[in-house]
Amino acid sequence: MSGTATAGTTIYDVARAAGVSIKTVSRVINGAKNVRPATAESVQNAIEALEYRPNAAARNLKAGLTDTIGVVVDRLQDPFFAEIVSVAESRAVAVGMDVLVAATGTDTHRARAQLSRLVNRGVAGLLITPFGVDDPVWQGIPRDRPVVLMDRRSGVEGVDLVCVDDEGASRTAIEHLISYGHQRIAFLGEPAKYSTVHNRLAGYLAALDAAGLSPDPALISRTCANADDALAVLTPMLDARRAPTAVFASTPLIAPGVVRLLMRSGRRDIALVVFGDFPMADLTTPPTTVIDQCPSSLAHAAMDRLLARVSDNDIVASDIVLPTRLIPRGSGELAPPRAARVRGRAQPRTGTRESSGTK
Amino acid sequence: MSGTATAGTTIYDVARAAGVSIKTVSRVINGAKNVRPATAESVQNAIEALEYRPNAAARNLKAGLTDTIGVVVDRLQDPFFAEIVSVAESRAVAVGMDVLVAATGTDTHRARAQLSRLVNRGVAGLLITPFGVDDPVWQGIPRDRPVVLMDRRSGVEGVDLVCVDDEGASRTAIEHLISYGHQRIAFLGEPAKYSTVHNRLAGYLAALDAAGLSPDPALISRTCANADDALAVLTPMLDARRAPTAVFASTPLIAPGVVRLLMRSGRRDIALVVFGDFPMADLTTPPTTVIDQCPSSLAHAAMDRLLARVSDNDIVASDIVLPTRLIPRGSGELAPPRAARVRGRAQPRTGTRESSGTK
DNA sequence: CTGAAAGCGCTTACAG
DNA sequence: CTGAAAGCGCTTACAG
Repeated sequence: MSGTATAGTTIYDVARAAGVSIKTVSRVINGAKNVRPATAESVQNAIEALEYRPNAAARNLKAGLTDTIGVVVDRLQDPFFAEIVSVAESRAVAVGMDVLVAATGTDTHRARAQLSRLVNRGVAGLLITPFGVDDPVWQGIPRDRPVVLMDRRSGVEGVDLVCVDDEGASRTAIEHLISYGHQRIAFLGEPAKYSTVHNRLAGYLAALDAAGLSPDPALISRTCANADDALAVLTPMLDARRAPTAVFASTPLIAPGVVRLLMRSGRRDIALVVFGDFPMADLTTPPTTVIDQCPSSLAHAAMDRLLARVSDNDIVASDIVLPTRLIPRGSGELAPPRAARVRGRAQPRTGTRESSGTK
Repeated sequence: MSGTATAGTTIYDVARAAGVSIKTVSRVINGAKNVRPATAESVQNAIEALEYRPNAAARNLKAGLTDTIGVVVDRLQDPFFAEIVSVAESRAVAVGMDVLVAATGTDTHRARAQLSRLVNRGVAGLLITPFGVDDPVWQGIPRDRPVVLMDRRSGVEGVDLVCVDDEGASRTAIEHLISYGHQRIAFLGEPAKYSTVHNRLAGYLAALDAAGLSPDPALISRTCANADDALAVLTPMLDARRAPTAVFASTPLIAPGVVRLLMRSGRRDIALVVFGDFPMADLTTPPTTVIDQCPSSLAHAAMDRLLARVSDNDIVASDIVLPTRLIPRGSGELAPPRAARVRGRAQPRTGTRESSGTK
């Protein structure tokens, strides 16, 4: 009647218009091979003339699954997750599927409820960014349909995981700082809730160790859940006698806190590398050096896998590890003041990569 | 069996377990009044014992609608829209509904396809941020179910609209700049595709007019669709003989381009006000003054309306206009250099609000 | 307050 | 290559 897609048209209307049975219409809709071309064409014409769109619910009722995938993330406002949802949506729409979003707020109960709601809705597949190390909720991940986990390890076995090499990338970042002469590097991370932070700390320690530097517990914080926490933790750290000359923010969530502190206190001499690119990172003073984990690539890889499984779920589960890249923008390439270098406990090895940039 | 929500349990299983008919179970699920408390309780127990979750598809098939709302936005990565989707999700989940997301990319064809897909999926309501002035696609907005439009006017009548006073807020921003002595203020906006930009320009012109200043076409650009465009447009503008002393970026999308240019060129003397807050706006040098349009409040107001309509769609459609606020952070409070002030064609009126801040 | 019947719009075996 | 029947799991009138 209006421009709205015709609502009341059913498969019966099409069958009548085309002079065939509803089964034949069904075959045409589903692209069955065994339909006479002429028949298929007249059915197709009827479908278009009547603007027929198969009822998703009825379809679902028989199949048990909808042409819908569920995407479960921490927070939809977080640029990292927003990018993932965006890619999931465009990829899904491209193959005629819809995306149902669910935010957990990293709350176990909410995650459980969201998961069961999505399953109940008959999603054909799930893209999940789990939180928590061995959080029991992920043991409840449905096994009867395609699932792809992203970004973080959850302790669940036998399910695809698409992620980056957190340890290796962090190690690279720290080696980068060391190559510029830094020996006192602060590590700021979130609470132990995430495997990623654990691995990033491991990379940090490995880089120090490889350079013959011993870690200073006073420079390591794993209590920064957000920007404010980072600001609170870093403030006394910078005022301490053995202050860091560089900061490694192991997640972009806390980056604003660090940048804010450095800007406000006028400490433009503190080097900074952030794990994860963030909007406006190039507009800070100096521009912020980051490890780009390429959320878009992660999401595409995850959707490749998920859509492949929607077609055929008999694939062996595997871990897909994607590369990251260090983007030097300035803040991570600041050399420490001479005094700090002299005070250092050990000399960093020479010849580290990126060392050509060392003063 | 596992932690997964029980999949195969139907209303029949519950009815058998509780020793009642499926109709009674249905009544309990739907909270019908006329069920004997004792019966209701035993049914409830059976539901819990069996972890029964009604099949959404079957329910939908009868009702014609699912407990799902569709959210249609330009881009899911845009912080403004991400916030809207996030609020929609949390509000929906709170009342047991799900959210289906759809990005249009401000493409008419895609928008049409998305709309019809959502309708076909049986969404119980739609939250839409339309684009384009009088784009025909919005005439196709379904009228048979609740719809709430957000942020931009689409030329569609008889549908709720939740937005801010773009003209008034822009006028305030320009008056703010004028109160600091600015007379040459650049206006950067997107192409005519959006009612919001049109209204923001109107506010800009109104403020100039009220101050007895005549607009300079050379300072007005409506071709900035993104940050790069803004950079390209503003660069020659700043080099021109009659360069602006202040810039009004009428959308946060182009803000990074402006900030980037001002930072790179070292023009920290150019005042800047952006319509719409953006991440890290407080970390630029100087911190960026913005008009906060409070996307979260907008989304909540829209969801209030949409959920009210899902309960009862017999409400008269209306426009809901929410307040904005100017957040002075520094960049908008820079006074123009004396030379520029002297060159000005007219003196701004004195006594404008905020004028106490004028040097 | 409770139940037996019909049917929502499809698809899945089963026949022809 | 095509069709008549059954049924997916619910809810909506209609009886009692």
